[in-house]
Amino acid sequence: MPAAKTARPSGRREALLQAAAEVFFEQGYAATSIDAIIERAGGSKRTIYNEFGNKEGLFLAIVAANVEEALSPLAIEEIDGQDLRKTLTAFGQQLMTIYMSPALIGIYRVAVTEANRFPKLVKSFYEQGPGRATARLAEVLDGARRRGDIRTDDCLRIAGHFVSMIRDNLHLQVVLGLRPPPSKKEMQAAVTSAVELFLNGVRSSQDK
Amino acid sequence: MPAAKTARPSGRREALLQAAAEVFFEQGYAATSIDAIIERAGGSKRTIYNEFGNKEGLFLAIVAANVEEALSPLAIEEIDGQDLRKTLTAFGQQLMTIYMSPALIGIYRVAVTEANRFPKLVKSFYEQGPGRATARLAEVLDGARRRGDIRTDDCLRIAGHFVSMIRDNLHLQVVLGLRPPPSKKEMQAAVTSAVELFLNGVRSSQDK
DNA sequence: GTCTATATTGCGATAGAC
DNA sequence: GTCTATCGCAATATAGAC
Repeated sequence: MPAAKTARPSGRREALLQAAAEVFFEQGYAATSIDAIIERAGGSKRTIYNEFGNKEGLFLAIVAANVEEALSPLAIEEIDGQDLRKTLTAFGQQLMTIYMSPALIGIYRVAVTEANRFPKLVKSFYEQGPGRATARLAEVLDGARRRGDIRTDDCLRIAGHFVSMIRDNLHLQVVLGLRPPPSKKEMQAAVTSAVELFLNGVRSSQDK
Repeated sequence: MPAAKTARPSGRREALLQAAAEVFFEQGYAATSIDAIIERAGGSKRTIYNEFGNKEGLFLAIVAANVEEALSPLAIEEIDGQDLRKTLTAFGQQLMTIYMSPALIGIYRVAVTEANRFPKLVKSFYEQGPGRATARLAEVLDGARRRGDIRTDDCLRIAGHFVSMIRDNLHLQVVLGLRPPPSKKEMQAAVTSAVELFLNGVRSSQDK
């Protein structure tokens, strides 16, 4: 078996997952019909029921795939507290990129929409995503605090402030379909601004 | 014919709006059935069609009512830039309270869910809510900047940072049904922390 | 193709205001 | 009594899961 499973949706399953994700993310679970998915993917409804059992099975499959796709770039283990500005900038850029990715936007939308129908799914999304990112950043900040680089009495709380600044109104606007995802330049500008505000806000010393 | 529309003996319309809001906010538009609303409100389906025309009319009515209810406390005209910490704290507390209110949480959820189905509704919600709040705060900050209280080259951007910090992971968790709305104490603590971080982050002078 | 769910309507009955 | 809003229920029609 070749190691690279890439570019081309060689199988029917991948094509179905792709089409299903588009429709589910756009319309929500209840409003999505199997027919609509077949219209995009082509083929026969039978295939869906053979592959995924039923509508819910298909939905869970596309959610799992997209959570994985959206969150895998979250390489928060590698974060290192050497230079705090660089660390925060890199981390912020990474977070921002994830927040604006189509997969994350889609996941976010169905998570909000289906919070009551699939509570476990939503919990796991939050914990693997925003929750984990915030907790990890809090660890990094605690290291900086112990080193005397910053002053704070609640690292988890200010980590939440940072993550929230990165999410920004930008994320809300994209989720609401009011604007397209920002360019790299726009994202960099937003991250830089948030990092500077944050650093000045929590830094012990005065040197800019 | 009576001059006024006194014909509201049992407050039927309000009861229907109330029940409809609960179900729509919990299940989303597509998954909500008229029957489910009637189960909560009692009475006859016919009344709904007489009052609101159809399902969409009912939905638009409950959205309008709840946007009004959720956003009316947004008294951003009164914001005054005398003491920036006090101003930000009061504004932040107000924003936080709104963000956590059941009406706003419900509106937020359907806005995300139905962004494609009702784009105008979503646009108007954003502009009247987060957009307006951010823009108004930017004005206040610009006043502070001209007075020399803060230093920044983009008031609108940092206003966005502040509003986002207030929204916080708390809002996300409540929207996702992962936790109940925070207590007044919790909200105050979050607001205070955000205000301090923000003030230190943008203040020109050094005095704490 | 089968079968269930559900939006929408038709219509007669009822209760309270005048 | 009339008028009007609401109710209760049956019927229709269509969509959509399977």
